[in-house]
Amino acid sequence: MTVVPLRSRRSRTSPRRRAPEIIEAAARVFAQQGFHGATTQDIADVLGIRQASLYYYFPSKEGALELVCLQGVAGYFEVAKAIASAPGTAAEKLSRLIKSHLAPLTDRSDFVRVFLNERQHLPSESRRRIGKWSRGVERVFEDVVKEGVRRGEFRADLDTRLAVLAILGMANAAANWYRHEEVAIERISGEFARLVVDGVKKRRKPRSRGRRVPRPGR
Amino acid sequence: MTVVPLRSRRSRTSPRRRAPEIIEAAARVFAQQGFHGATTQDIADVLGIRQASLYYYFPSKEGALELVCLQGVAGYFEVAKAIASAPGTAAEKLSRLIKSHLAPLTDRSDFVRVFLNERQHLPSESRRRIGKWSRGVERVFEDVVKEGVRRGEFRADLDTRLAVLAILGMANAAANWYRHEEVAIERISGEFARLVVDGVKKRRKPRSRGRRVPRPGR
DNA sequence: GCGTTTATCTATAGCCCAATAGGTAGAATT
DNA sequence: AATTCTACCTATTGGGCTATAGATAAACGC
Repeated sequence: MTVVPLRSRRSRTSPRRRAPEIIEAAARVFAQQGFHGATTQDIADVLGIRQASLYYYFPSKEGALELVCLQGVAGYFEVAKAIASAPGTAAEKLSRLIKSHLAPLTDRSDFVRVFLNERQHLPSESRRRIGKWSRGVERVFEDVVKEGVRRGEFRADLDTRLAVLAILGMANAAANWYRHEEVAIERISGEFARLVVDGVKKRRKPRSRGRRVPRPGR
Repeated sequence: MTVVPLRSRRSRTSPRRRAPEIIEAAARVFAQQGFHGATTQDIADVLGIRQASLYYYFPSKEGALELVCLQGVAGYFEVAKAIASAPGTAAEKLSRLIKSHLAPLTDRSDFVRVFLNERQHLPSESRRRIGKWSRGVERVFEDVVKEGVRRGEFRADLDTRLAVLAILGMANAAANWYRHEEVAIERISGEFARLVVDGVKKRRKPRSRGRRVPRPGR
């Protein structure tokens, strides 16, 4: 009796095939000009289509921003958690966290920059959702740092909260000056990780250069 | 013969007495909503005056942005240079640079945030001028770091450019999460300076705790 | 007291911009 | 071949925003 919609049965080629391309254009424009500084016309110009045609792909300018932001961080939280719960010293884990934090810059720097700089302009609901995500990431970092302190690997007088904010600030800033022509991301993240762990100061007599595993316990 | 304007002679009370207040309101609104996200109406609302009245104090919205940005960094470059050329170890200078970099957050955080986040939206001429200023500050930092390497105080394998970008990224990020209720700026900058110099890792047997002066020369 | 300056106001011009409505050519499906 | 769907298009509405023009009241200086 009731007419079953045959929609799901037909059209094996999904609609909106260019959607990724459209979102990427939005990411580029938002990254360059900021959300409010960019117009939908600007995005359309990049793609060579009319401004109104964009609304076939996203419901609103804010909706486009949300799509871009989500793609900017997709999958990262899982990776971070995996690193934190894998074996290794706290210093090793922290290095890996920093590296995986910077890795998306190689192929998605526009998305990352938009997430970092423009997420504040999301409508309040999705902003809160994404704020929760951010705090989750901070939490993973802080747990690793605390672990390092607990195991006597890191300084006992470390303010773990401030240390995490410093590390994330340092790493996130890279999104704003990194241009993929110059230095490789691996180089940057390696240097950053080293800096966080060892600082700039020369150690006195690094006796055994190879082993880094600390004495366990306090 | 020619009529000398008596303007300069009269009115010892200079005009535009509220200008500082107006610029501060602009700074607050720009900091919160971003330059393009803010309207001149928003600024007027903060002050309780009409939107058009603002144009008695600044020539355009972009002009207001420029005034805010300039106040965000006024005097800082001179302080930085003075620190760099004063006596002391590189580590001490670097610590002082970081502290003086964060100091303006106590009483001018809105101005600093606008400078950091919105200066890209300045008209191209003043943007270039201010970009030059920024590079000057980076230069001061890098010179100190290089000095530390040269004197054998810092690691020889340090990438000084990346180190400076890391330090500034870390410090500048603080502008975006610091709210003056919570922690004192001195606390934050102290912790940051320590982190940059020593890293998170525990040193092995810090023998003489008091003296920090390194052996001079390589 | 009288001209002048200061600090606002009202009103509006003139853009620009997001978003909607409705149309259409061509490809895909049946 | 007929129908449906995809991926655009044109045209337009309606609102918001910066900036200007001109008026005015109060304060100031002589």
